[in-house]
Amino acid sequence: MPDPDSHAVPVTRFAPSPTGHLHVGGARTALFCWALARRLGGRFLLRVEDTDRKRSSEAAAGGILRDLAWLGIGWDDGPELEHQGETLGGDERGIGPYYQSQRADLYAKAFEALIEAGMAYPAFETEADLGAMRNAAVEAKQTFRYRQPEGYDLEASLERMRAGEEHVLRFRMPIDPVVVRDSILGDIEFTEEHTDDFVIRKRDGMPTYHLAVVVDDELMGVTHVVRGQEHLQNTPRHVALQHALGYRVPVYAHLPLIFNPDGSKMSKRDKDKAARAACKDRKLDGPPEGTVAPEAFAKWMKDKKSQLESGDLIALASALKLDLPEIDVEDFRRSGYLPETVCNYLALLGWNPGEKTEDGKDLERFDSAFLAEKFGLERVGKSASKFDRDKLRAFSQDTIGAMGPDVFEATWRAWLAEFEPAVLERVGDRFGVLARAVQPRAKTLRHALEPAAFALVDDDGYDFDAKAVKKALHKGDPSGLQVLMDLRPVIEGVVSFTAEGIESAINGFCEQREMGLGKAAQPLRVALTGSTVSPSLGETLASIGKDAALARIDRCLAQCVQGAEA
RNA sequence: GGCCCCGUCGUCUAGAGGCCUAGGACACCACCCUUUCACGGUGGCUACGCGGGUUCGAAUCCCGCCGGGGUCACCA
Repeated sequence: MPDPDSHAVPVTRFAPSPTGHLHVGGARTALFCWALARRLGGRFLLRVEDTDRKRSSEAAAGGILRDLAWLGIGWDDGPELEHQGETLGGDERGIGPYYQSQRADLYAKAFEALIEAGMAYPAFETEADLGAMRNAAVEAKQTFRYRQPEGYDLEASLERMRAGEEHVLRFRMPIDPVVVRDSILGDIEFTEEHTDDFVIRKRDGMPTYHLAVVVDDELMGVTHVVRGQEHLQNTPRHVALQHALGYRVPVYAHLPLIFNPDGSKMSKRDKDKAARAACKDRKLDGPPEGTVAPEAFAKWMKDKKSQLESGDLIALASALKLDLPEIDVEDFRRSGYLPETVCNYLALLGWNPGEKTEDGKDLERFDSAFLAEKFGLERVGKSASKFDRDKLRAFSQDTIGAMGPDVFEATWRAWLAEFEPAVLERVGDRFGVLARAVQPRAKTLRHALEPAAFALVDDDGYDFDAKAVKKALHKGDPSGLQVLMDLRPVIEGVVSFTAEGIESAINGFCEQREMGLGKAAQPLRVALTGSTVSPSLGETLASIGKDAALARIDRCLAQCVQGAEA
């Protein structure tokens, strides 16, 4: 029996079903639950709702746990996970196990109690029967609601059940209206004519979600249920069950939904959709080499609802040089967002601290510690929000820019080691310089690859942009080409080939000739990168090293002289 | 379709009857800074869905309409 005093401690919970990856909506719910527990000085628990044995997997559960840990959302009670030398979860309060599939005996007691009280009864209709009943209702332009048939013989039915006949157990939904008190939405009344006698135990003996949630929340001492608004319709059922079982009713809070920029529901299928559109755009008849099997590809292209394996999809996107929309937490990680950025942005979707910064602006940038201190249900909004990647990227660029250079270097290195290891190998011991050059220009850890691109190609592996050549090398007097020629020995002569050393050598060169730095910088940029855009000259040169710099200048000189003469 | 929820700039939002000729952020545009890019700075653009009430006064309260969304499983 539950400890009657257990509600003295606030307890929130996140209860994912392990049928896939953790997506942003779930992450935001978890973040709010976590923050509420912290703010209230209570506990945050994690429970795995794996009563659907066909769709649940241990791997998915593990992935969700790791994603939460990566975000910095640690749980007090729940499955154990080692994360950065710390153990998350555990069963300090003795309320586990935390997998619903392992809690059958607990649900069995609830079933018995309900049957005993006449609040539950077995039903023997097959799926086909129910389908027919549903169709009949549709034809009669009515909403199908299961109710105990007239003339139902409870004793006989219980007898059949005990004899082992296949059945489901249904809850006899009371006819009184149920009022759901929601901390965000207010009181909402659900009347009897829109509820039904829902299934609480499936044919396979597993409890349904409704029964399991109610039993577990009670037994685990959950005081605050914070979840997405898609669950709102379920709540009257849960409240009715709580009444029937003599349980306490927790505080409910239903969070507004998160949508795509176009207003559609954010779904894992969006990634397939984007990839499919790209394939169509490029008029591909078959999959790019080494990505997906041709048959699988053809099938996937045809069936708009089908999804590719996560790994295949990533391979395909990378072959097409396509950025998939990020939906799952791991997508954001792969795209090079920092967990603190993701949490900060997510927290602002539906909540805000209502505080101003020193210069009178709305306070938007904060860390999870701040959230844990300030979060409350009172300031959660009611309306759905659209996920704005531009704003997320702006947040990301700012957090990256604000990191100490050494921290950024280490963070970027770790990310590259996991997702783009070839880059580290190529850059070698010049990585530190490159990191410094790229940091202020990086929107995400992956995006940092763009401003770094010049250092990641072979010395003859890039083209000289025609416009840039014309503008920076062929114009002026002396021409850029001439300046470049004169600059070559200066660069060759730099002893300490660091950003500072190079910079001062070039500055000296310009001063001596009494010309603007731009006259030297732009020709050099074109020679070294093929374009007029790069980090500061010192950083650019130091990032590739002296040998490469000279080789690139020589190639440029050789290749671009012809144009000048013509 | 029934039921339920929601409705302030393009987007995220501040706003709890007068402080609102509606503030901030992102995006966008212009200018400044500058060896390019990025950063930074300055300025600009753009919103209370519509119609009725209540009130001296409404973005804020009430009603209707319209619009958007959720949900109607032996999935969670």
